[in-house]
Amino acid sequence: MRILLVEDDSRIARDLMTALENAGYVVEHESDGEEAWFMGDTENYDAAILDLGLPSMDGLAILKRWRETKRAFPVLILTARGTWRERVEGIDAGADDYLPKPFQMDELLARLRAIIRRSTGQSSDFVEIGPVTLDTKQMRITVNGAPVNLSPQEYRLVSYLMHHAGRVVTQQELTEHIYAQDFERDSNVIEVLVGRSRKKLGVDLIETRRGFGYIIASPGNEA
Amino acid sequence: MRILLVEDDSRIARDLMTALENAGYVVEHESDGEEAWFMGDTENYDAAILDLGLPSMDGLAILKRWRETKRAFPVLILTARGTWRERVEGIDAGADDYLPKPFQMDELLARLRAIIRRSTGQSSDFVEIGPVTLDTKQMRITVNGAPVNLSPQEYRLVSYLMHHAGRVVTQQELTEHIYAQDFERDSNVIEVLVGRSRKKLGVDLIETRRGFGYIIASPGNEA
DNA sequence: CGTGCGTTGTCAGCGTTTTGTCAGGCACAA
DNA sequence: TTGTGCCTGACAAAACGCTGACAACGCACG
Repeated sequence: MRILLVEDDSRIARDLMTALENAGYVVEHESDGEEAWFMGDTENYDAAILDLGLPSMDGLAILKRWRETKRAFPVLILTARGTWRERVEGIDAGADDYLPKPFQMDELLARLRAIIRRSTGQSSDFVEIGPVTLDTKQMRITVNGAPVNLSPQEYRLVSYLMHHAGRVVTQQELTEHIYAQDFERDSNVIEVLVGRSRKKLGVDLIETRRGFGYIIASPGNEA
Repeated sequence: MRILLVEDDSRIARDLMTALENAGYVVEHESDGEEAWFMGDTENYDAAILDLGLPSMDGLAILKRWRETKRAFPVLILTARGTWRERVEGIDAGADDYLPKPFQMDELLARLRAIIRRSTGQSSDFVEIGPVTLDTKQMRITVNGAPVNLSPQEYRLVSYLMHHAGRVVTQQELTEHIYAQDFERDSNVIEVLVGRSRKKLGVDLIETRRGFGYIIASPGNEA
């Protein structure tokens, strides 16, 4: 899970990053508002933690602009000024939850889990691509109806690619989503994983885009 | 099965907890409304029993906020003021059933069973999977008609898995539903429990998905 | 008031699977 | 041809889940 943390107080930010990383998230930190907006607008996160009262751009403004451009990841708002007014404004601007400072780290983690669950909870149970079916309930992949015995990492990899079929996915992106803490960059785990998955699947599903990453053709777009 | 009990009258709460625990449920009790909402929002329960007329936050408000945030566990409303109006309001707010005080404990247990049954998609008090039958009323499991002598914890485990047949259930999820909130995470109790249950059942019912959890194949999905 | 039995969680040991690394080789593009 | 990126097989370490033994505990029964 990849989280965008927008917080200008460097002490709080450091503590939060530590706690979040310990909890298994991949965290990216931004202290500048304009920069934060750009990151949220262009990158893919599973959630954002947003401090109100930033320099250069107001937190609420960032949130509004994200929502205007249809960025849908859940946002948890954080602020020292825990007034009723702000709470309403935050929710109106499209926040998913609200946490006044000071807060307990456990509560933050719990609320973060809650908003992520809500946002991903209603995904469909199956993804079908050609003869390959991903059953998220059974956590199983079948080819022509026959179950394939993938290891956890292989399953995560194929699952991620299938969920993002029709789009090139970089090795870096895969690494970020498959591994919790940041992982040694110069390693060929992904290549190995792809190889093993391909062999087990026995079908041409994962295509290599030399120099860019991997792609699974989406059902409509043969590519 | 893990139940959230929201009740401020400590005498009633105590009696209820005793009865519920005797009936095999894991019960967590909250008397404060705000706190109760938070627990229901962040933890996973199989059902909640909710007293209306609490201090600090109205029971109906709690329920509404749960439903707004997509929390779907069944809720049984409990109130002394058994008016027609309140009943309607409760149902509108997303309650699954309604029980006026004073009530018979047996009736409460029956209604609780009913709403849990409905929520897990079962239509009777029995869950049958192959030769194994779960009788939720008698709290018994039979294999080919012969009763199996499971301990309380083993029963909870198998029962939970059977209620969620066809889905992979993680060890963490099992822990959360079989034990109350505060339980050491780093332990292999679940593995031990699974082992003991398997031995007593003597049938291949519980399948291990290494790295993910356990699954019982649902009647339709042969796997 | 003991006593014995069933239950429960912990633990250490074991076999198996998984996983990351590495080196060598291949393929593709310049 | 050359360089870069990707693939592959082998290997060792780590992770994972299963099991039997054991001690603590509660509880019913004598």
